[in-house]
Amino acid sequence: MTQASTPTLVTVAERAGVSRQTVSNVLNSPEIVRPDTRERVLRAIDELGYRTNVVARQLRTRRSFLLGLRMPPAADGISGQVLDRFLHALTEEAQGSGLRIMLFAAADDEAEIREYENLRTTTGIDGFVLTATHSGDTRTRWLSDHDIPFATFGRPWDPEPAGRAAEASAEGVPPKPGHHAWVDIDGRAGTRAATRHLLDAGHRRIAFLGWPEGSGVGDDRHAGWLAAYEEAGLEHAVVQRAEDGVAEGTAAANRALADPGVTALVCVSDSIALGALEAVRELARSEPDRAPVAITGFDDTPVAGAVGLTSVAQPIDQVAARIVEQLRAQIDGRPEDVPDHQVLIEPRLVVRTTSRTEHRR
Amino acid sequence: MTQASTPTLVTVAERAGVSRQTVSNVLNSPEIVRPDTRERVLRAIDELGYRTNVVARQLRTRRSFLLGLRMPPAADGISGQVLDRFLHALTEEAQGSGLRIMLFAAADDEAEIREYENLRTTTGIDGFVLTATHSGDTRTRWLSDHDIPFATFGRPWDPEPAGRAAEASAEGVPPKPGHHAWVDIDGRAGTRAATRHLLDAGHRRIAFLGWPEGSGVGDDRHAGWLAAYEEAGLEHAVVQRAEDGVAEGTAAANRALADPGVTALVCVSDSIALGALEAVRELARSEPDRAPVAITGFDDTPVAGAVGLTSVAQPIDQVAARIVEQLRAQIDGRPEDVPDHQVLIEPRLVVRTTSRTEHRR
DNA sequence: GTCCACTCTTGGATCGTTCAAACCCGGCTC
DNA sequence: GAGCCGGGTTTGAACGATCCAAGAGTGGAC
Repeated sequence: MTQASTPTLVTVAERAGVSRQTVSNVLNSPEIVRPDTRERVLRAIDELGYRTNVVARQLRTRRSFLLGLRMPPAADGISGQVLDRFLHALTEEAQGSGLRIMLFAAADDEAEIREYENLRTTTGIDGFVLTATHSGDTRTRWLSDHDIPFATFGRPWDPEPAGRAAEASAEGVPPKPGHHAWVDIDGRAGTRAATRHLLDAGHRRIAFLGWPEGSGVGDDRHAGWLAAYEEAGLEHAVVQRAEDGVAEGTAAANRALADPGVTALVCVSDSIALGALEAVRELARSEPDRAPVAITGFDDTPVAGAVGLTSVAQPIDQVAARIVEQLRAQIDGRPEDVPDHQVLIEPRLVVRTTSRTEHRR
Repeated sequence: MTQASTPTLVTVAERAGVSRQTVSNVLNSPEIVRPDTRERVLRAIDELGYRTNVVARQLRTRRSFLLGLRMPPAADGISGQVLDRFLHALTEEAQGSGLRIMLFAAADDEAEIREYENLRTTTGIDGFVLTATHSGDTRTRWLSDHDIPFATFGRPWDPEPAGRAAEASAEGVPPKPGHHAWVDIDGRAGTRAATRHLLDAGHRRIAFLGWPEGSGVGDDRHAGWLAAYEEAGLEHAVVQRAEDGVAEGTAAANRALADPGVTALVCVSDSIALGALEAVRELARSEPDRAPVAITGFDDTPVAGAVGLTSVAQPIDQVAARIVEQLRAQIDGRPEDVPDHQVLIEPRLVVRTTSRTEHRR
């Protein structure tokens, strides 16, 4: 009668002539097992094709090595392409660190918080990855308060949780670090590089096409444009705002280009930039005499590469790697081993044809 | 002393003055418990905030209600946007049926199969969702052979696994249904509707801009264009092929439009269509006399809506719903309850401005 | 009043792993 | 040689649920 069922610790133990615990030790703390015994056990494991049952382990240790991630609403924050790449990178990085990603859905932040609780108590999920942080985000606070490991893609956009520390110490609770673990891309540095690139090419009136004020990400990117102007010691020019979208981008660009002095457009996203590209082409047709208009986008989506759009590339792989690193450390209970809890990653300007319109000085 | 730890069945049982099994029955087969007892137990559950520990349950029952999904390589098969929406819909549908999605990464099909085995024996995953099926796909065969529940988004593109049934019956193995569970979108019907729509508008020479031959999805969409022509009793016109991409689309469109009789372009994807749109605008500029050229795309990505591109919308939600339905049935061991193991869903033509160029008859 | 049938409840065993403490045994000290 | 030490290994219990078979309770029929 062959061993039909999958082998367990006991099966392996019998085969190697030791006890279950010794087998367990070989797997979890091999250094405390005498080398020859270890060898014998390893051979038995190999012969039987034993694989540890993580469910049983989880029941005992209360560690799942599972990370929860809410599928963010498609239209929200990070755009489709970016999310896709992030999910990819995150899955790979997590897997490399012995973690797994579990998805869940939630209608809003409140539902998401309920789901945290739910997943935590029923499935024993170890931690969460949050995306699309925004100002007034209640999720981070809740997770901190419940001592649940988490890290966010996106920095906290609130001014400062000032009342927090005071309140905690007043109650005698050990003062937690007011800031949670997060990784973000330095949008400011991105648009600053893009703007500087255009200034270097001789452009002087560079318009910024942004999202409506109030979104942290958008305001941050706007700030980079401002900063480049300040550093150059110049007066900054036009700002036009619109919701994200190609058509919206065209409209915003047209408004900006109504100012005849504008020779370049720094856009808050590739969608806006694509729309702007359209407007610029139309303009070149209707006003052939006007100086060529340069454009930069943001996100470096595949479509940007296709149409030759200069754009700011987000190193998503790095973001995912750092997030996993931070979560892994929190789960292992050694958060002090990770030097930075807050990481700003500098994006990279990818220069293509749409910004190559050299401009007379 | 307050009850600090999370409540278990025993905690609830004590509170309700019954045994653990009764509590379990209330949860799993409430109909066999006397109403007043049930009421009392439910109250206790509620008061204590008891939540069943799925890990413990899983250890006993060997059911995880977990579905594995490989994060498909970004460039592959279904394009980014579609994948994104699919993941979304799948997560929601699964959650609605008491299932969860767990992601994993794999470099190629072989690695994916290894991961099936791995996830199955260690994590006890119940089934898998496969995307990007292709001809010569070894994954489905492996899963069938190992009796692991799965369903694919995408039909099997192989001619016919003819040798399969014969081989199986020769070995005395009970003949499995040769076909596995799959759900796909009827691309043929989609391009057929698009082409018919253009024929109805008076267009006669409608070019098809497709992918290189050999991809199941691409050939299927090509077939729809052919079918519409045949049904109309007309000679079909030009075909141009290119890899997916905006720039590639522009190039292909230019080649097609070299034929002066062509007045419309049916494109295999929105990317190609966007490129074609570019080519058509350029043409309108350089040859103002030429009749306006109509365009249709495929996938109905957000960008299509933005630029007014007529496109074929894939009802991804339905795909996800059917896949979950099939997997749920397989996991519950009642596959016969699902009427169709193979589902082709008809897409919907979304008419926008790019195909509204009425054409003289 | 006794017995039976039926319904609901109960305690024990089990899934596969890890924790905690006990055990064994050779080497060393006094 | 008794006692102690300590590395290496074993044993018993626990994690929290479900399965199984047997126990208790109720009501009706004779």
